Amino acid sequence: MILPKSFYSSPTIKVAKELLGTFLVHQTAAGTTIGRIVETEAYLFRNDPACHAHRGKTKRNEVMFGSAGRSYVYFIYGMYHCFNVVTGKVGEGEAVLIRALEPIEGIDLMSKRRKNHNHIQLCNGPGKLVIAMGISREQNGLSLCRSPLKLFSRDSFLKYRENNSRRSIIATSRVGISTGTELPLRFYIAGNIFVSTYRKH
DNA sequence: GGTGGGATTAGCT
DNA sequence: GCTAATCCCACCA
Repeated sequence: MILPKSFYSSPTIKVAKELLGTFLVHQTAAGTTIGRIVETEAYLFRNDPACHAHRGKTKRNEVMFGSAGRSYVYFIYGMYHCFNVVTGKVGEGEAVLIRALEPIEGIDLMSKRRKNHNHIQLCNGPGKLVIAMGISREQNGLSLCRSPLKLFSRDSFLKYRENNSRRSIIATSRVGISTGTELPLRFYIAGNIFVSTYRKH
């Protein structure tokens, strides 16, 4: 089933954890791609200097201050985009950054969009998954309940259910930020090889 | 195996 | 002017 708007209105940290294992689906003219979310980061309104909303509402971050369940896409480093889900209460400016997906369907299309990249590296980073899924600033502000870009619950695609259905969640510090580095707001599925910083032990 | 730098631009100070 | 919720490749060991 499609995740309802109420799913996103919960406290942001809770949503960041509950998004793990859900399915991101994007239907485009070129075809449909699906990825399972395996890594997220929470960005909070209060006491979080790394959050875009920390210094108040601007043209760029205004959708973060809107209703939960919408897409927040922004441009970064002059060449990439990052995809977020708006969460929490209206007016508080919180969101969850989607950092990695396990490719599920439309692998050929993902590979074509990403150019010469192997299966493991298709969606194992926030900039990478945006390219693989065909997401751009055109999706900024859209409802994830009603647009061609949607999120489905964990049990929506039974044929892809995980072998170990009860994997644990690891919480660590977030990636690529210079402030708020001490906060344990990055979450990923333990042992999943599609996580952005996965290393063989 | 690991590290360092370049690409490229919107938004903020 | 400088930095940024990134990625990739060249180079060294």
